[in-house]
Amino acid sequence: MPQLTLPDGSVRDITLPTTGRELAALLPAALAARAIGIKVGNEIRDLASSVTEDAPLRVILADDRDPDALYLLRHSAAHVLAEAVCALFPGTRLAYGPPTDEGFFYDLAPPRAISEDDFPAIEAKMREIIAADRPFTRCEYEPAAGLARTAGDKYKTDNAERALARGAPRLSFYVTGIPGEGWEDLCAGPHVPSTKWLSACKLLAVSGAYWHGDQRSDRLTRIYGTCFASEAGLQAYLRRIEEAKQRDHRKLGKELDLFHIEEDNPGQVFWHPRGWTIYLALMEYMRAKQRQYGYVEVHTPTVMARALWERSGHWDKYRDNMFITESEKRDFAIKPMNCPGHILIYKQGLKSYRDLPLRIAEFGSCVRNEASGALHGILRVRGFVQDDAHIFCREDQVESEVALFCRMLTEVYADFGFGAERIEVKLSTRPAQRIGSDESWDRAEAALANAVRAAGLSYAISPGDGAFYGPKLEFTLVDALGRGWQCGTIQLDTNLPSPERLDAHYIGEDGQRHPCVMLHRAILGSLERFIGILIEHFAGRFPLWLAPEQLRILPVSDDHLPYARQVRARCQDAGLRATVDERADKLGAKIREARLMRVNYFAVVGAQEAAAGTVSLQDSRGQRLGAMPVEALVQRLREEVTARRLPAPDPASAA
RNA sequence: GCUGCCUUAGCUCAGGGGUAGAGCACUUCCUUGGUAAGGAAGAGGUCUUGGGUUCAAAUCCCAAAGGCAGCACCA
Repeated sequence: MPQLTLPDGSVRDITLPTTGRELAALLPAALAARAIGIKVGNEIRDLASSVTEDAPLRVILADDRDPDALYLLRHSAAHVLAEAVCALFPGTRLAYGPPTDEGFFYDLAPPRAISEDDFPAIEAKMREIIAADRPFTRCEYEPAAGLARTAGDKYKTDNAERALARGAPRLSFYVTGIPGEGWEDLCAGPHVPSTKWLSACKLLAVSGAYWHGDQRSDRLTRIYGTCFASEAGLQAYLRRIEEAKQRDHRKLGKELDLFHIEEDNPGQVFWHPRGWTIYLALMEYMRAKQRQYGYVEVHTPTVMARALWERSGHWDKYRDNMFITESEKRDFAIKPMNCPGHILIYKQGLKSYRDLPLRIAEFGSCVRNEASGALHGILRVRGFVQDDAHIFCREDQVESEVALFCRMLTEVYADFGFGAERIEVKLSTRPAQRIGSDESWDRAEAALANAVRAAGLSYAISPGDGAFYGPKLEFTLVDALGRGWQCGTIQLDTNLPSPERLDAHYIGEDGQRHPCVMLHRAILGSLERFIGILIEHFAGRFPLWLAPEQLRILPVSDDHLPYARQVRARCQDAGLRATVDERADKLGAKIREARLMRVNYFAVVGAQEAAAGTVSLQDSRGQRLGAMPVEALVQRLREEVTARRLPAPDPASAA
């Protein structure tokens, strides 16, 4: 006998058959009025559908916190969008309109180009449809009859054929309004009961997309929008988008004078003094961490001969992404990865099992010929530096090495404020095309899974996503706005060290040669990208230990310049990055400038301070910290640097 | 790379077939000040680039480059 779980957690036995509406009627009236669908097992269905199977049941209420509710709302909103576009642009053909994580889109082929200027008209039409409170009605047809309804429309016919190929017994259409009269679209559903639920709805963007994602296929117009159960939910979402815009690392990078990218040299970063200060602090931090975890650091050539890339397999598989050059009729390539170089270092001298594991690290400067459309600020560039390392070990050392790596990684992430709750781990397992025995894949996958668990992290499995030569772990950070950024990775590789490839081996206890297992790993990923993420995560307000300008001393007038310089000298001697604002501006202007530049602390010095040997301290948010002797200031800041203290969470952050 | 949109002063942007505009920043001068912008004057532009239409193009058309969004890519 199936059971219905009520919103308060209580459970009721249900007699079959029943319908969604009957289930909703079992809820308190106030909740029943918000019912928009049901969940049968893992399947979301229309409120009007009937239930005949024994499965856990739940009524879906219009609620911004319920992903199933948002799914229903957004899927339905996509339909209303499509109807509005069809009404305003007769002749529009529809391809595909699914919900997404944050909203929905509809791919369609309008008779003329649609731009954001058309949004007000489309939204007005949508509001009209929504205000009309028209029911979504499901109509099912036998395959032949259903296909007849899509005849002449190649997109819908294709969708219908695909649905049948996936085993759908019948084709379903949804009518908004009265069947036979209302607007109709081929759709598997499910939908909300009526258009009235879709009032918190907004169009966001328009762009191009290809049919089936194929560049050679038809080009379609994709209109993006989102929908929430409540106006409050929609407004909160729009505020979050606005906040993300304010934190955009490209905007802050310019405003805070951290870096720039030359128009004539796309995809490579010119780091300015302030940005480079962050870069160096980050690199020195990682260098110390690596030393602590038993890594040795190396440096390999930027340009290497074609023969080496042929042996590593890159010339074959990765050439399109490599910058290639020549000298005296020989081909060379700028390195896109560091692994071959590290193997060459490993192979200098015969290695014993006693030498393993050997952890070789490099701040590896890589250049990849990324497609122009992929470039994005400093998050996706052509030239970047990886905190790369390769661990050479025996197979029986894999698990402990991965565990050690996970420990190091969680320690590093925590230092930037990403605790376990802000780390998502994905384990990519064996693909269909692979080398190696099933037993060795079993061992490798289990080793990675055990190591992640040992680090106190949970993980999701991504079946079949591993490389052909080994499984991998990918670590995604969730930032202050709840967005995910993939940074760390560790990948098991038995291919590159094999005798057929670069032949990295060791002499075992048995006196025989054995191929190494190699672990490719990175924690930050690329320094460029990681700094971009930090800029957005901290909204430009870096922790003191990373900040380009930790303290700015603001003399009240020129008379106090000598004292200000004296304070600066003391702070610099103590290793702090301190400056003096020497401009002939009034104090208010100096404070404004210091705050706009997110200088962590600024110290006002005037006659009182000079006489007392103190400063009046304030932080970048304008918090007054009072007068304190210069030595107390130095101590306070040094302590904060040493502890790598994080800034207080930004009140504007959503997540 | 593909599609669409965008490109005007160092920055943020307005304008628009017929002497190129604002705010901020910059330079100089005045002001020496106490917690988010003191005042005045000045300088600053091949309106991304190349073609075309026109008596006349920064403006309209075509192309290229770069940027933005999305797609594809990210072993």
